[in-house]
Amino acid sequence: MSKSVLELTPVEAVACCSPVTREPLSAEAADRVAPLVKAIADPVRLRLVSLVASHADGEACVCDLNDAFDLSQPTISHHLKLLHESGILDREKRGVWVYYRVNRDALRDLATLLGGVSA
Amino acid sequence: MSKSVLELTPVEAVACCSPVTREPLSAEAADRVAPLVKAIADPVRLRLVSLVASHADGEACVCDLNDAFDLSQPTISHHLKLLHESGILDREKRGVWVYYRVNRDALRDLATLLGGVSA
DNA sequence: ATAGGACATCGACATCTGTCAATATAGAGG
DNA sequence: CCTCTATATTGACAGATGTCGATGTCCTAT
Repeated sequence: MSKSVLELTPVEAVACCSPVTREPLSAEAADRVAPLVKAIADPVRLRLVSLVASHADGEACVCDLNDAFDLSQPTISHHLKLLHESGILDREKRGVWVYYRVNRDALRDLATLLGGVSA
Repeated sequence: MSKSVLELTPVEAVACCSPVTREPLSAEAADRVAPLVKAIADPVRLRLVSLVASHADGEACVCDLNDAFDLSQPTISHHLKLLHESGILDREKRGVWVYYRVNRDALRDLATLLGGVSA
């Protein structure tokens, strides 16, 4: 059974849309997509995504990420939570550590939405 | 002579970067790029870009855009200003009217930054 | 069982952002 | 010059956001 629109993660919401340049985005679609764009519209979160993506094995634990910033651990945790909830980062707990990896499909869909050549 | 980094528009700032998934984004690069992403990280602005892009002749005057929203004229003007300052929308005044059109290169560069296959 | 480390959550706070009403500016037509 | 219309700017305000210190939770090792 398919989820209702309200249950969609931001990532699922964007996967269905043709590029913004192709046809007018409805108010509803815009409301669903905007949170995903907001999720990466922050310098710390852009760097987090970038760090995770380019880390060995495509994943990084929070301990690695904390060290890369001059910010408190709760602040990094907060940004990671946002990225995870929006569907951009996947989470996996192994032992005491938590590993994040990027959801490449999410980024690709987002790129398609913005500058995309195909629907 | 080339502009200093501080004079770059957000669009110029993003044009030089490889995809976020390729290598860690520096703090400085993230600070330069984030404003551009923020510029479209709003449902109203996403719809504005979409409306302008898919309008006849690829341009739309403010009067057309105001009518498409249930928002005050100053609010739309504010969002258009943000999009223009970030380099996503180009402005042209003709007579009493002001026409906006999307900077396709800006969107393409942004898409490349996020999900990009090439640098 | 107890201690310690890794990460998340909470509560507070300052700043940023989206919105509006009021007002300003600028061009066109009388 | 005066008025009307289109758009921008200003000032104010509520709500969202980024940050921190303090605390909670969960796992591991001793």
